[in-house]
Amino acid sequence: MSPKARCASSELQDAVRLGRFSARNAASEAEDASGNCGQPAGRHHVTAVGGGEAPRGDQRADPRGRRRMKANDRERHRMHNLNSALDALRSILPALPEDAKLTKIETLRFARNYIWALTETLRMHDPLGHAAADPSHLSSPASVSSGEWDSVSPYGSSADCGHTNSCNEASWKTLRGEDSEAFCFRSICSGNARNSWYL
DNA sequence: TAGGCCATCTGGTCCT
DNA sequence: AGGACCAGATGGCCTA
Repeated sequence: MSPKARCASSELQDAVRLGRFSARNAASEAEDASGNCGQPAGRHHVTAVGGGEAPRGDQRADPRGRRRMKANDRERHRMHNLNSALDALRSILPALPEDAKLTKIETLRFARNYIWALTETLRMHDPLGHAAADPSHLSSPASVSSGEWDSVSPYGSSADCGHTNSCNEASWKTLRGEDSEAFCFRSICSGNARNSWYL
């Protein structure tokens, strides 16, 4: 069996065609399962080259072509490592619906918000009232200079969740990012079961 | 069909 | 010199 056939199994290809199981999941899992499959194959091993025109460095004979191929291989491996790290990050983020996979940007935003929420949780539960962590080096959303952050702040404002005991169903807030459609998590002050392992 | 997301290739730059 | 990192380009797949 050719490497190509091994990498893009018919099962996975079928799965790709079945709605929810997206191509990106199938593709990444296929590669996860089989390493990088060796070949300078294009995405999903459908085409020879992922990026459009014929690979200019792919003149296997000449030294330049060989260098280019080696560089491509390293770059592929580097990106796979990066994706593995993102997967590891996804795996420790809470309460994703099993069939949902955060995109890369969503994962990063979610992680940032989640860290912030945990920091807030620690701060709120500090019986002595001083910050569990030095606020000078822990960025609350408000202290992040990026304008982008304002749009993705997990709580509309810190007072929203705050310490007002007003948290209820309405205090579900998005940690996912700038949109609120898909994933919300229970506010840290609402005290449900999930909440327990935030602490 | 358009837009989003992704993997890959590629050349440039920086570092060791 | 060679490797790591980066950003742009490209095309495939999926969803609305």
